[in-house]
Amino acid sequence: METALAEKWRAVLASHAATSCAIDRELGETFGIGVSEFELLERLWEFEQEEHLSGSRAQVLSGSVHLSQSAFSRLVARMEKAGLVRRSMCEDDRRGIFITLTDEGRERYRRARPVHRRILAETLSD
Amino acid sequence: METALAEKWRAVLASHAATSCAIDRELGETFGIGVSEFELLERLWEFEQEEHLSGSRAQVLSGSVHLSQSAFSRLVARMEKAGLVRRSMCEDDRRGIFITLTDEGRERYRRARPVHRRILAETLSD
DNA sequence: CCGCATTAAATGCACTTGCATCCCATGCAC
DNA sequence: GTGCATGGGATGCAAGTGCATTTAATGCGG
Repeated sequence: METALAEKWRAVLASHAATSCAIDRELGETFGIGVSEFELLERLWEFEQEEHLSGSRAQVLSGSVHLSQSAFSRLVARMEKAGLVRRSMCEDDRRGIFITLTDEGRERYRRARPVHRRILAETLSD
Repeated sequence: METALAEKWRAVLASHAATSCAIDRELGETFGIGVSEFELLERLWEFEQEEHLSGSRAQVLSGSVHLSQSAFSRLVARMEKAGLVRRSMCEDDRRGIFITLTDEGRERYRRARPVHRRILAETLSD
């Protein structure tokens, strides 16, 4: 049925619009971060927990935030300027960079997370 | 369960990114329209079928494409310049405008629709 | 009729995004 | 080593977006 897929797509559009808008608004004014920033903080935090790495390759993270390479590069630059992450060269391949959470970034994530989850509960359940 | 909602949100983010990216790319290079343009064409076409109106109030449509009021205003302006829709003043309230499909807009929708549905089938099923 | 809050849409502005390109490091062929 | 294709990120630029503001029409109380 072609209608079923179209319905599904509209539902995705609606959820995405409502939720990302709410996240941008609330996390924006309370913590100064948006959807992409929060997603990156979360990935970094998860990698930190799971793998105890000293950092994560930019390329790997890039795929997990659904952003173009250039947008991702700027996102990291913004967040570094905001003191949330740190960029460091990776020694084995000096073209690549490692990205690590700063204490401030970890703390910001810790505080933003419950708000984020509350918004999900409010806008994603229906 | 808080994890379930987070998972759902990630799924929405992923579907949205993959699908809207594919639509923008293909409909963009073949028909010169993006996700928002297609959605507006579709709404206008549907209203045309259902209600035989001479047009639709901007405000009503605005809600159905998940765009801010300003973005919507510019979307309509772009599409009017591209010859896909026409803006006309509405007589009973001269602040509002009616938006109607042009023949070209109807034709563009007719041709873009199967491509759009094919993309949905490819990226939204998994 | 007059002022004034309200509403519809347009516009100035800052910011984010994607595409194309550029820069630098790598590594493979010779 | 030299040359050259490849790959990782950064950057110039044009386009789209949201917020705040503006412009214009409405309508209500006096």
